[in-house]
Amino acid sequence: MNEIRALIVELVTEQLVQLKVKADRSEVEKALGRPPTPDLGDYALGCFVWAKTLRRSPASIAADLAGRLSERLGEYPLLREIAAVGPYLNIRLDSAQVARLVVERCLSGGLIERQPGQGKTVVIDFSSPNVAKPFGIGHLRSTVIGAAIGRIYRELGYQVVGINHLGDWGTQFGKLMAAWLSWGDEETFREQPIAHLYELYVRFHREEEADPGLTQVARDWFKRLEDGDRQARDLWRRFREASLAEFERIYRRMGVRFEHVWGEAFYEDQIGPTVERIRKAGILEESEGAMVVRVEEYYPDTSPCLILRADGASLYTTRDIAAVLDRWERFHFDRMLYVTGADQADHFRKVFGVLKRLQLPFADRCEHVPFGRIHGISTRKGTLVFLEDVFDRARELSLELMRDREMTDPEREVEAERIGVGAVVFFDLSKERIKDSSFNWEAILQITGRTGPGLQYTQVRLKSLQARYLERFGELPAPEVVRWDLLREPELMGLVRDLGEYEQVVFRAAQSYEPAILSRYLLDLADGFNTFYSSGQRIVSEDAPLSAARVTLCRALLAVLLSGMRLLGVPAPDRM
RNA sequence: GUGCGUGUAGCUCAGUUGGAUAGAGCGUUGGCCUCCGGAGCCAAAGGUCGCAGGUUCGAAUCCUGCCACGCAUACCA
Repeated sequence: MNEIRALIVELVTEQLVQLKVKADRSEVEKALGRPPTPDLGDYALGCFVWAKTLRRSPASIAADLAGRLSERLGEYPLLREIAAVGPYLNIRLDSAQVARLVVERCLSGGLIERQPGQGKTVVIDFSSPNVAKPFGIGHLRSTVIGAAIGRIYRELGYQVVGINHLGDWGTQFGKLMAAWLSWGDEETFREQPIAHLYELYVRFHREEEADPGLTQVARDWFKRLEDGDRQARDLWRRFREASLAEFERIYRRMGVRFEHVWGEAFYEDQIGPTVERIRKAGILEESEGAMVVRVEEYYPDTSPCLILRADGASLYTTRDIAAVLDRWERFHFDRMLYVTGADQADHFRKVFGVLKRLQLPFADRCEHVPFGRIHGISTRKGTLVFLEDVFDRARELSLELMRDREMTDPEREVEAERIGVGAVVFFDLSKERIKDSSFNWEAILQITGRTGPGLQYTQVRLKSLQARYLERFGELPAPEVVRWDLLREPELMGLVRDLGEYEQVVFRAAQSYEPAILSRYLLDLADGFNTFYSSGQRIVSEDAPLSAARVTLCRALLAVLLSGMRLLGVPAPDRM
């Protein structure tokens, strides 16, 4: 589809030059859009920008261009009609030609041909749950968004290094140890390690409010941990291992993988050298007993970045700096992405500010990819929603709906799991990252409308149609022999046009780190198809050539849906 | 107070980066199963695009100022 755009831009620019306008391609490219309704054409060009220099009305320019271009229509089989409507130049493509071009490409596996990432590395820091806390719905966002961005970049040829920056260090461990020593129970821990630790964590925060002295106790314990105290280390190891086992189960369920699980503790021995490096650069200052680096030079209104606490202990900011230095040494990344909540924006300004003050050339390659909060859940208050519970309920719901389907029980289980996970994952990826939301069981479990299951259902239907075609005609038609001129319906032509934009959509999603762009595109494709499907016209009928054309288009659509769903991490059930 | 973010239908959200009559889903109301899977489709109702200015042929989109909400604002992560 890109080459079609390029062709139009080329032709129009040529004509504008003949009209004595200093027009360049990018100007035309910018003006070239789509008409509000498909009956006007496939592309539209508003002629406003040239009105001033030509001192003519946009409408007369459009008319002039339409006349000149129409004369040359015969040379370009892809173009069928060019007409002026008011100030707009509307262009209609030859749908059969376009269908051939687009569908054949989809079916030859060339969905994404450009590989801008060749030879480039992008490191993505995502998921990063805190050890000793349950994997909550809050961690869903970082995990799902980060994993999707990773798959998208990999698809574009990038070398992707996903790192799970586990929250396995810091004062929270001091809190946990203090709580464990006061109220911990071996037996409960053995049976339900995470649940027990979580309980302790919540209790500590409750008691801390009444007794602020506990805060210092927790700090002391963390200091002991950092100093290598034996008892502290042993506890830390136990807590960490128990958590990892649980996280692993959830990641497997979501099909999420990491190249590395390097938590904060991993960088522990690099904290000293990192602080030393900052000190040698001459940017470390003492302030109110703590050591800081000022970053206003790069980020006005941002308070100094705290490197060491007054008691000499490190902070997570320090560890993030140590981590990025380490990652640079290892990967020489072209981009380093941090997929974390928007509430950490200030934190990353400070980290990046320190990198800039260190004059590090890769400082500008680091980016925070923020996402909005989910309201109504709080780890500390104990109102957390467990991700596994959400998956389970979504699965049960699907199971219920499939009760009457003729399937074996194991098959039903497998598909219900795919649907449940898909529902939850897609829900999170269907809105812009930055938007806040409040947790709502009804919304996340919704299965009608523009939802994951809705998308999956369309995809199942396409698979089923393909089977239906095979039943009747024996084998799928070769795309080369399909008579594309038989596809006349506007819904199908719209579908063809949209299929041609898949690559561009993936690019846009990558560029803006916004999987939702892809999600919505897939839903639009599904909607377009469903409209035709329900119109009373059949895909598979007695008319062999017509059925062949339609079913081949369906195959192309299915290929795009499957590709997009895979990038998002939404499973594709075969039946539901 | 300052910084960042968000305000579009009752609710949840789109709006192709400034273009033609602002669109979906949920919910509500009314239709569509003698034919490919109804987790679907069609239709109706529902809008001062937070408010007020400004920029220009043209603004939900860009600029300024307000308002509301959220987050952040150094020894948590």
